[in-house]
Amino acid sequence: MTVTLADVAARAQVSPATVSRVLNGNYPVAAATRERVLRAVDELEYVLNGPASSLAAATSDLVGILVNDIADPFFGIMASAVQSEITGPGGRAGGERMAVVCNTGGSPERELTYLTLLQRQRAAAVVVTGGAIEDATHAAAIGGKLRRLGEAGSRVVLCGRPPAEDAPDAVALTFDNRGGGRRLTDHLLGLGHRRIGYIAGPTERTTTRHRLEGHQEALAAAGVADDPRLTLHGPYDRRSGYDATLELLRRAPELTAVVAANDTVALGACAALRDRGLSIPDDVSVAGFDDLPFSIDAVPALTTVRLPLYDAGARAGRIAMGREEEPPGGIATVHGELMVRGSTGVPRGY
Amino acid sequence: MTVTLADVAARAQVSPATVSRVLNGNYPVAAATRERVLRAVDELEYVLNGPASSLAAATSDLVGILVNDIADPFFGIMASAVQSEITGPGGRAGGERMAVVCNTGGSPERELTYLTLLQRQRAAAVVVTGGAIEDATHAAAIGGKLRRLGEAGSRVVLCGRPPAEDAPDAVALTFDNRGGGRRLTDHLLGLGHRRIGYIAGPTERTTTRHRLEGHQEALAAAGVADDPRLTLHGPYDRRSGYDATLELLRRAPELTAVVAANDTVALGACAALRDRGLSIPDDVSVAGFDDLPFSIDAVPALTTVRLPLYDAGARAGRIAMGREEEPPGGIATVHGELMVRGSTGVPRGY
DNA sequence: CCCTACATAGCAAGCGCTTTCTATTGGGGA
DNA sequence: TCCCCAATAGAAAGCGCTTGCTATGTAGGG
Repeated sequence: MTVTLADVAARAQVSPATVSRVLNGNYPVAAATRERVLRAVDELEYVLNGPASSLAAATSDLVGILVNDIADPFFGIMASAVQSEITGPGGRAGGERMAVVCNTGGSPERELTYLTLLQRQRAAAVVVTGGAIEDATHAAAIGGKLRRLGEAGSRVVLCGRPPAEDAPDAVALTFDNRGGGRRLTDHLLGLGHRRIGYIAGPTERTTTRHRLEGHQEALAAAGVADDPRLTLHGPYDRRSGYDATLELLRRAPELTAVVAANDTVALGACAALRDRGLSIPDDVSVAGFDDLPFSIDAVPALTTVRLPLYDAGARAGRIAMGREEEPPGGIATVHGELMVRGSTGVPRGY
Repeated sequence: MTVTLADVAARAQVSPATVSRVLNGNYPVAAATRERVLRAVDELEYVLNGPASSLAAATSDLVGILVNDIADPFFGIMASAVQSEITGPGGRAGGERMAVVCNTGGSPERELTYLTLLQRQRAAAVVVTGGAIEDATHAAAIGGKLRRLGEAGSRVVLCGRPPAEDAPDAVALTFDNRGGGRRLTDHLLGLGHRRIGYIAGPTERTTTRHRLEGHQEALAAAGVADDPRLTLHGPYDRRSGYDATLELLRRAPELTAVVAANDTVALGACAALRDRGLSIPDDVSVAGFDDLPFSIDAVPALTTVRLPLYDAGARAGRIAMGREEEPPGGIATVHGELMVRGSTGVPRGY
């Protein structure tokens, strides 16, 4: 039936042990013998049985990357960066680690399921990207799972998520969402805007809350009253930005700026404004967050906060592989950079 | 040390066999016994050993999804669709299959490596998305690998890639890139354009070639000479579109339209035209391909060919799971739809 | 009241690999 | 020349789980 190590051994006239050692390359094997084994492997088209290998060696090559939405470049970029650091020379049996991306859809249940699956597979490492749900029960469940993963020997790295209370040994690369939000709104205030709409992300998410808090912080610091009717919540998608903008316009026709939870939402906002015949930024300024690749191609180009997604992901990947030292205390903050572009300007008549 | 099945069995006062059967739920176990086992599992925080389980059962829950670039929504959308069909009830040991996304970066070597890794893991299915390299050696190597995967019991589905010669049993959902390219250029020709620049994707890729052939087909059908100086190749990214457009403008300042290999490239083209002070579509029309989400937000909105990426991915996923019948002959063609929007118009002075 | 049949549970043989420990070499140094 | 050591190969004991087959008990049917 399927070719096993034993078949290769028989063909090469050596013991299974020797074949294993040739394949894993961590034990001296005479050149001639190795040669013979390799030839047999080739001739028989032998492929190692992963499960058997992992079972016997009690380790695995798997590295899991959890993302909220794989179709969103925000996560795609980070995942791609993590993966680029994971894959490559090093690792057992063939010299390749396998980075696998798991799409949770933002659901804590799915997140938990995938973490369990990775635990089952005795994953070498797990990188969890993106904001977390703030619900206490879920947070505890996920934190506990992360802790157990760590205890079982998997390296756990959070990328773009605050540290998990229940998993103290997980490394966390946190995005400074609050600071970014603060700077963005400061910029708008500096231009003279006073009536600013805010389209937040879904409630109960750390990312949403922190960005919003930064916004509110800026308003407070400038002594501008925070009208709660100017803040709307919705998913991180274009439609949410579109609908929310129309609603904001209805609630406060006098507003001069709209800040969106992220660039995708901001694009929706721009579309709504255009459809209403309003000019950006002359009538209304718009700002986003993340600086995804397409943001610079919006017309006018989007003012936003650039998050070094690729770099952060790459760093998370290196830490997960033990190739970079953990930050002190296991926590590092990644800062965003305000990118002022054409979509924000001085309010009309200012 | 780590908790094993035997520990659970001891605690629940049953045999390991019974525990296994409770966990897999495919053998009658008395309700009271099941209860007791489940309690023990909980109390001991037992987690199944995946490798051991896969080894003993000679199957695995893993489904691999290969993508060229995970940071590109083109692939992200397909991957997300595949995954949504894969995950869910059904499957062994816990009722969840694990869909993992592997990022090949478009490199045939990495593609091969991942396929081998999936073969090692005895993956239940493999979905390969996106165009293939046309190099004969690589194509044969990958085709052979796919064939062997199929022979080893993995279901193989290609999504957005032409059938592999060497893997006749792989199901292929092919995109009608040629037809789409044809319709797109037909549209431009219909508007009156005669000097049309074409920014193609990387050479040696099926997607690139087919889209380009469609373009040339349209030109030929309309009796328009195909000036080779008006076709440029480059990667599927924004920068390529930007640079190529500047080059096209240099080579043929009189051109009235630019067709890009995909939407991302088209966005780059738009940026270059804007930077040159040219108006879209009055001075130059621009068209893309794929209809990625951001295309509608370009200003003016991008004329493009919509590919039903999500639907195709979902279908591939269902076929991979054996939940949908294979298309006759194992091959189905997925057609694109021409989306005429603001970025194309009648050439100036026509 | 005995026998058959069904419903449960256990036994034990692997699944294919890794790795510890042991055996066999072939040389150099004494 | 002999002994000891380094270098290399093999034997065999698992790794933790699944599953075919067997054993036990119980409930009817005759």
